[in-house]
Order: sequence, then C-alpha cells, then structure tokens
Amino acid sequence: MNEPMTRDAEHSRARILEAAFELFVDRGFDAVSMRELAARSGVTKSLIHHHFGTKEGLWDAVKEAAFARYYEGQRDELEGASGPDAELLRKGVVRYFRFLQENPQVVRLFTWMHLEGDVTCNEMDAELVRLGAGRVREAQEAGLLRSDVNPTHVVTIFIHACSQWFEVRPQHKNWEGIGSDDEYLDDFLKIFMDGLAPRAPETDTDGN
Amino acid sequence: MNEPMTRDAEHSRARILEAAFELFVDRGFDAVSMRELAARSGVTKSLIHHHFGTKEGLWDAVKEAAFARYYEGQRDELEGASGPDAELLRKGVVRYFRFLQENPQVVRLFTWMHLEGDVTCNEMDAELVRLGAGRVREAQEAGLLRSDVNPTHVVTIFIHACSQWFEVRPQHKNWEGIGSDDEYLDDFLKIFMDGLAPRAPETDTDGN
DNA sequence: CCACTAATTGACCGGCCGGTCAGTCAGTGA
DNA sequence: TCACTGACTGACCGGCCGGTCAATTAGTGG
Repeated sequence: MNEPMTRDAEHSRARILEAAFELFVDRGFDAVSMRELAARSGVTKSLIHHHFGTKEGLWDAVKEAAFARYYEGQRDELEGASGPDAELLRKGVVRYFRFLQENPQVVRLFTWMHLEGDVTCNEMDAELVRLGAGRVREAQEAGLLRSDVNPTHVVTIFIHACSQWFEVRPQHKNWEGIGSDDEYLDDFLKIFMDGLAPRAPETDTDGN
Repeated sequence: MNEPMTRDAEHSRARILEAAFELFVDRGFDAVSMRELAARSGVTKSLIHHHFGTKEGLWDAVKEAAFARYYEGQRDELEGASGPDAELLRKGVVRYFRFLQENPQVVRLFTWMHLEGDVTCNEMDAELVRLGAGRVREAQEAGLLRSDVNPTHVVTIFIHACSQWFEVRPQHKNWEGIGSDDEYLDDFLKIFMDGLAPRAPETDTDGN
C-alpha cells in the first residue's frame, strides 16, 4: 500500500474521519470511545484531540463531511434536470431510492442525527426539499400532476417512504410477504404516481 | 399524593420503569447512567439492580412493556374491524397516524430499537403487518383496491409515511411550505387512496 | 411474638471514560 | 544550518461508569 512513512496531517485526519464515520454510524456517538476510535484509526488518542479538539468536535466533523457529500450530489441532480415532466418525478424517486440503497450508512447517520435533535444541516436539507418541491409545482402548473396537494408534502412523502424502508429493512426483511428492494419500489411508484395523476372529474365512479 | 410510606415492590418497579422509559427514549441507552436513573426514579441504584439485574435488563423490560402496550392496542383495532371495505384502509391509516401523534415517545423508542438492531419484537411486529395485509388482500379480492400491488407493501408504505413523519418532525417543522400534521395526513391520504383505487383499463390515457 | 423473606440501602470496587500536558521529532523556510 | 512550527506520543488526571455485597429493615405467615 501507499502507507506514508512520514508525517501527513491530511492523511491522518482522513483516516480518523473514516474510522469515526464507520463506528459512529454503526453504534452511535455515546457507545464509541476515543480509545476505540484511536485503535481503529491507527493513531493515538492524543492525535485525535490534536486534530478535532473534543469527541463532539470529531462527531461534528463526521456529520459535516457526510452531509456535504450527500447535499452536493442531490443538489446537482435536482438542478441538472430539465423542464417539468411527470416522468421526472418518477426518476427523482428512483434516483433517491438508489442513492439510499447504495449508501445505507447515510440513512443510519441521519437517523442518529434526528434522534439527537441535530439541526446543523437543516438549512441544506430545506434547500433540497425546496428545490424538489419547486419541480413538483412546475409539473402541477403544467397540468401533469394533481394540483390539490402541497408540493412539499409530495416530496416529503416519497423521502419518508424511501428512507424508512432502508432504516428498518434489517429488521423487516423476514416479514411474511415482504418483497425485495425493487419490488417495494415498484409498488410504491405505482401507488404514488397514480395517486398523483391529474384528477379527471368526469370519471368519478360513485358521485363522491 | 398516594405516596406509599411503606415498602412496595410493584410501585418501585413501576417508578423505575417510568423513569427509564422517559430517559432512554429521550437520550438513548448509552447516554443514560444508572445513577441518573436512580435519581429520577427516587430510589437507589442498588434497588434498580435488585429488581432488573443489569442496565441491559432494565432496557429490555422498558422495551417489552412499551411494545406490549402498542401491540395489544393495534391488534385489538385490527381484529375488531369488520369485513372488507376500502374506507377501512383509510380509517386504519388515520388511526395509526393518530396513535403516533399521541405517542411520540413510541416512535423514538422504535427508532432506537431499529438502530441497535433489536429483533425481540419482530414476531409481534410481523403479526400486526400480517393482519393488516390480510385486510388489504380481502379488499383487493372484493375489487375495492387495485390488485397489482403487494398487500404487505401497501401496509409498509403507510407505516413508513406515518412513522417517518413523526420521527423527523422536530427538525422539519420549519421547512418552507410544510404543513401541519393534519394537512400532511390529508395530502398523503389523497395520494395513497387514489393511487390504490382499482385500475380502470379503458381509461388508460396514453396506451401505456 | 418470632422466624423468615425480600425490599432497600450505602459503602465500595476495578475499570474505563474524555481530556490534558510536557515533551519528542519530522518537515520547512530563511 | 538552524530556528521554528506543528504533527505526534505516552504518561497521567479526576471523575464517572456499571456492578457487588454485607447489613438493615419492613412486611408476613405460622
């Protein structure tokens, strides 16, 4: 390997952050000790304090780095999309689902953050939802999606349906009748997209 | 108050369980110390060990008690419902949503359990989903709900949409454009119920 | 009333916790 | 070459951790 024999602050910081991400995501902030972090990083406990100050400082750095990656990827995809299109929403859901599928650690990290009431990422979070809701609103105004639902709620609903799926999947994968990731996604998309189709008042089946 | 001046094991156990439930739900197992639990319960640390053995034993007892209450309430409602009816599903969603709304601590407890990979309640959990999925299947067979979706997934989707809403509500309540609990529920029900309506093949809009 | 059980207590244990600090040493610019 | 910066180390700190145990005491059945 390319183990640097000399001192390299950036390399050390990266090793520490990587180990901290894995351990914190796996067991939570309080269940991980600085000694364990040091051992996993291959550095001394003192060096972690040198680079990150306190255990909380390291935790903040871990969250910041992970969320920054998530935020930039999501924002680029949202901003890169073209004009209003109902299929755009479907693709957005699939993309978000695939991202969580490939980054299960991110789901756990966000869950820890929610439980501890972390609000440091709220602004970026809100920005992503704002962008997504704007897309939905465009499609509504173009008559491609029903207009009697709150665009922010539309985004919120599919975020919830996706993230919760991966949050509880380890426990529920043995439920009777439960399908694979793709089968769940397919069923969700059927209900979600058909439920969002523009209402056709004349086809009302039982006079409401 | 009816504070017993004499010894009362049941009363002590209840006080300990109550304090442990609040603290564990609020901050998580690892972030709470036995000393803090003792102070909150108004008993000594030794007494907690006397009644529950270890800290893990107390945690297990807390989870068991909370989940038992949840399970019995949900099961009674599911079994008490009458024959297949599309409106039954809507009412089931509303009931589940209201339950979480009135018991936010339960949402947090389940989230902690999921993060730590707890599987002790999986059997009861699966039983509830099995009952709900059976109701959905009945409605499908009666032609009241679309039949091309997995009934277990239908139940899973609304559980996810409801529980995640309350899990992240503290952080997201200030999102631009987000509505109240009831407004979110209304919008979800619109999309969910319309998306589950029986398909009308002749009204296909673009030939699929 | 007395023996017995069990609820309850407080002192105490070894160990691990996060954090500090003086000191060493590798790189670097003058 | 040499002074200086900062990456890095290991010994050490006070404190809190979960858990134990002998002793006390309040109920309880005989």
